[in-house]
This record gives sequence, structure tokens and C-alpha cells, in this order.
Amino acid sequence: MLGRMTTDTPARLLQLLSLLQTPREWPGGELADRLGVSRRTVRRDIDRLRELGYPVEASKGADGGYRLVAGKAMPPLLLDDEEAVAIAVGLRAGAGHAVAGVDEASVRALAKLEQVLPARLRHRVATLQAATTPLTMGDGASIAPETLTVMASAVAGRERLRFVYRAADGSETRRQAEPYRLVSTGRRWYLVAYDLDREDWRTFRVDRVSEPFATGARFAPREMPTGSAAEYLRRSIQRQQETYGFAVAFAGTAAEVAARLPGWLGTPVEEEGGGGGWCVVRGETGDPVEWLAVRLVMAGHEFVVREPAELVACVRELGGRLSRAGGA
Amino acid sequence: MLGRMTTDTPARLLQLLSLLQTPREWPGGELADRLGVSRRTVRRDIDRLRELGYPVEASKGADGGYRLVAGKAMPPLLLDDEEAVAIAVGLRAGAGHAVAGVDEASVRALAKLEQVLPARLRHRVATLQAATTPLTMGDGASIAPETLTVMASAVAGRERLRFVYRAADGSETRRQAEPYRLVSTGRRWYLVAYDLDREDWRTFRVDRVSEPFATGARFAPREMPTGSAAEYLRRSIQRQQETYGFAVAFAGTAAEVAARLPGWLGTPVEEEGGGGGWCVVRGETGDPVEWLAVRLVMAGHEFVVREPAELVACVRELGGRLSRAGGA
DNA sequence: ATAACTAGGACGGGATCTGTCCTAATGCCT
DNA sequence: AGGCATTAGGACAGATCCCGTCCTAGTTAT
Repeated sequence: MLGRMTTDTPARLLQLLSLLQTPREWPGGELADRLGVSRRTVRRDIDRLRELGYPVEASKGADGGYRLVAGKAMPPLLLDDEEAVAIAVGLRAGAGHAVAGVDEASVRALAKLEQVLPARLRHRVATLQAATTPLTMGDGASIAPETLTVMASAVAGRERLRFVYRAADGSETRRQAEPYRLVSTGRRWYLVAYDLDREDWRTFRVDRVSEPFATGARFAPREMPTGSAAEYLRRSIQRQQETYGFAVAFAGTAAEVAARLPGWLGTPVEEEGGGGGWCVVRGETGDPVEWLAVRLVMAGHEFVVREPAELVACVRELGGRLSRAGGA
Repeated sequence: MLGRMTTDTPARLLQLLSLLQTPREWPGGELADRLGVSRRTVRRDIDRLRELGYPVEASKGADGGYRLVAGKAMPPLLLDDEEAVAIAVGLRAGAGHAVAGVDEASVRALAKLEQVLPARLRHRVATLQAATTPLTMGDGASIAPETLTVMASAVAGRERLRFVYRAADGSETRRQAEPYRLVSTGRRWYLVAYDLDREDWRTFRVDRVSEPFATGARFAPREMPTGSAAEYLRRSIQRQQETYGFAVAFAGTAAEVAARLPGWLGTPVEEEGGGGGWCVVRGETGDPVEWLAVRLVMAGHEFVVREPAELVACVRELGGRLSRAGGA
């Protein structure tokens, strides 16, 4: 009877969870060794994890073992340093141009992760981030991930926010606001907040915000003005959003083209009564036209832009530049 | 004295950790309420977390509170459903074309996450993944994230792997192998494994692998052949890798061009004694030339490709296609 | 100054945890 | 078919730990 070792139960459970998250099978004996407890205790711990809702699967028989499988709820993720860095970099890279719907959660996750990311890993993230900078947009309206995470934290923590806002005419003003929600539509981000100086609700374009920081001050949430908050958000943002429709004809059958086209762009439809082997893709987007043009040309099919005029102009310009680059 | 509530200590600690990961401050009283224990116990729990290495910071004074800050080690990440989905989607999007160094960890993290991702979230990930498919490569050498995660799990779990391999000439063969390591260089992924049929070590290009699955069978790791494993890997992959050098002249000063060019492409240098306002970028990459061409044209400066010939041809082709798309 | 919070010591009773037995059932390998 | 290693779980006793209830001290914003 050697008595209990120094490590206490909760720590051991966490360690066990960490071990089980490695994608392999762990025999009870090995776990007992690693955790420094008896085999019986390991069985009890595993029972406990199961009761907590983390489904541990066991294979019986010789070289059986335990392994954590998918269950009803997300168990706590136990990441090593490199994995944490990889996730941070991945999320930051995607923060600017993700899909509608994921991106808010993505920013929340990033904020959560960066809140607890050890200092020694931060510079690694920053370095890699710099190396992986994606192609900058035509209008340079890129958003620093830091800006988003600071804002997300402020929203979640109900803290007042100070920042500099650059209006459409280029003039900059200092603002102080109570951030209410961070939303993204297409590729644009908006902060809905109560502007304390203007004493009214405002919607800010995040790409025009700089130097945001959360003052420690907490605030009690206000009522949104016009009835439903969701409705207000929708209208408030729609007013600011600049989307445009486009129509492009591709050479090829609808099936051929669809196979090479990113799904979110739109679905190609065969042109009625048109000349054989052409189909048309119509859609709407808020992306810069350069971005769209690149997507279209990478599909590998001949195509003709029908609208808008801006896209036609952009396609011509890029085409000319590329042709000249080829020394034609 | 109401006695102890039903929840046991480890569960409570996990719940506490989860609450503290919300980016806000929690007063002790509120935590006590939520956890259903006395305030004193909350203090003790927080002490415990600190001893475990998770630094909980406390603000004293009125409306102070607790909050989890960055410490020495990564605490377990407690994600809600949406955050988990966002991370999965982000990592999968980045899996194909991440930066050297991060990507292996990135795949490990993805494998870890998908191992425990609740079933009801999986289809959401798949749906979003389909929507966010990036521009497909010219040569179609894209890799399904599933392939990578299956392989990563097999490597970590020392499980045998079966898959179909498409050789360079297009012929397909079934393989059975003991996966040793998954490495990525530039944008290419390689699986280093012991081929059980050929009875020798092989390096497989992952983009030529299909239908991989891990048979349950475990194997004992073999010795790598030529001395240092790292050395073998390096040479084995170098043999397969096809990189090429490129040289591109840009109109503009080095500073101007550098500002618009992704950093990993290379650093522009002013041409000696050349005509004013041109600079040259030289680099080496394994990317498909289409990808490179897009990066170059998005920089927004006039440019001329000097080498390689493939890039010149590609630039001409894309330029022609775009010009025709503009109806020129 | 007052209020509200964190920080932590002392104490006792009850719950809990652990190791050591034990038996049963399952699957793999020879 | 038989043997072996594994998971699964009951019973028990003793040491340990945990929790709530007191208490005091220190800090900060109002």
C-alpha cells in the first residue's frame, strides 16, 4: 500500500483526456503507468469521463484498448504547442475572407484561443501569419485579425471600445462605443454599436476601424431601437453593403463547368436555344471584381463576361497586363 | 448545511475552466451561483487551476473578477459547436495550401478535432467545406482533407494503411503499407511508408492517393534504412519534388512592389544600372504556374516574366482568355 | 468612508477516492 | 479448441480530500 501519489484527481482526468485524444488505442495498463495509478483507478476514471459525456470506446480482447470517439458534445481540446499555433494561423488566414456564417464563430474561436495562447507561441503565430499573407485585395480593404479579435472580446465581455474611424471621405475621428455585435456579410465586416458621443446606434465598417482597444469599463446592454434586433441589423447593414450581380457565359456543358467552378459562385445553367455548348452562371457577390475575375479564369474554360461593366473592364485590364507580361 | 450537490469536483473544474475561457470577467459570487457551490469553494477551485498551470488573473476591488489569461501551457480549449465547426472548416480550407512548417501540425490538429467532433456537426462542416472550396489548381492535384486526416491518424496510431495509388503514367494499384510519416514541402504532401507488397520503403505523393483507410492492424515501427531518418526523408522527397525557379521584372521601385507582393514569393531587388523604376523578383516554388501567375497579376503592377518558359506560356494563355472574356 | 471584491487560515464532519482483492465476459492468436 | 490478454465491475477498508461555515486582511472604485 504505497498510498496516493501527489497528483490529484482532476489533473489526472485532464491528462487522461489528453492522452485519449491522441488518435490511437491505449491499453489500460499503459495508461495506468503513465498516470501513476493502479489499473482499477484507470477504469474508474474512464467511467467518470463517460459519465461526463465524453464517449470512450473500448476494444476488448488481446491488444484492445481505449480511445475517445465522437460523442454528443465537444470535449475540451487538448492541443500541443504546434497544433495551437497551426489553428491560430489557420483562423487568422481565414478571418478576412471566410464564408458567411462560419466567420463570426471563427473570430470567436480565435479570440478564445488567443486569450490563452502562451506568450512564447505568439511570435511564432505572428511570423507565420506574415509569411502566409494572402493576395491583398484590390481596394486594400483588408482587416487585421487583431482588430476582429479585440472587438469580439469586447462584445462578449460587454466592454466599452475606443477606436479611430475613417469616414468615407478619409477624415478620421476618435470614437467611443458600446459594441453590440460583430457581423459579416460576404467579405465585409460590420460592428454594430451604440456610439457614446453621437448618442445613437451606428454601424461601423471594420476595415475602416483602426487602433481599437477595450477600455475596462463594462456596460449594461441597451435595447435595440426598432423592434427586432435582427431586423435592425439586417437593414442597417444592407444600407451599407455594396453587392453587385454578375452574369458570365462559359464554353462547355453545365456539368463540365460546374465541376471546375467554386460552388458558392453559382450554378451554371444551359442557355435555352443557345448555340451548343454554352452555359451561363449568374450570381451576386460583394467581392472585389479582381477576386471574381481570378476565380473565373481559373476555372479553365473559355468565358465571356456579360455584366457588370466593372467586371468587363477588370477582365480586360488583367488580360492586358498578363498578355504584356508574356511579352506578346 | 445542505450537503454536497450531485456534481463532482472534476466536472466542476472543467465547467469552471469553460466559463473562464469566455472573454470576460467573472466575479466569484456569480461563479459560485453557476457552479452550485459556495464562494469559498470557488476560490479553492481557482487556486487549484493555478496550481495546474492555468493562470487565472484576478482584479481586486469593486467589480473585479476572475479571468483566464495566457500562461505557460495551453489550457484545454472548450469550444461550443459553432466554434468547433469554424475551426474544422478553417483547417480543412488551409490543409491543401498552408505554409511549410505549420501544415503538419495543422493536419494533426484537424485529425484530433475530427476524432471527437459530434456527428451532428460533421455534415455542417462538410456543407460549409463545399461552399468554401478554393480555386482548384490547374493540374487538379488537390488533396481531400479526409485523405490527410485518415493518414495522420494512421501514422499516429501505427495502423496499417490501404489505399489506391495512381502512378505517374496513370495506372492505379492497390497498396498496403505501414505509414511512417506525413510530410509537406511547399505545397506538396508526401507519405513516407514501408510498402508491404514491394517490401521496401516508398514515398508516395498524397495527391495521387485515393480511398485510404486504416485497417485496424497495428505494426511495430521499423528502422529507417539509411542511417538518419531525417536525412532519408529529405533525400527521398527531394527526388520527387518538382520545383522551378522564376524571375519576374516589375515596374516600380522595390519598396512599392514589395508592399503589394505576398512576402513568401521573394524580395524584389532593383536592377543594377537598369532603366529607372524596374525591379526583379526571383524565387523558387513548387506551386502550379497558374497559381503563381495569379499572384503576380494581383500585385497590381505591370510586369514581365523572364523565366521559366512554362510561366510565360501560362501568362499568355490566361491573358488571352481574360481578354477574350472582356470581348476584346 | 463605504461597499464589493479577492485572498487565505482554521476546523470538523462527511463524502470520496484509491488499492487490493474477486469474478465474468470478450476477442485474438497459436 | 485452448490459452492469454484485455475490458468490466462488485466489495471493502482506510486514508484522504473536500466542502461549508466561520474568521481576518488587503485592495479598489464610488
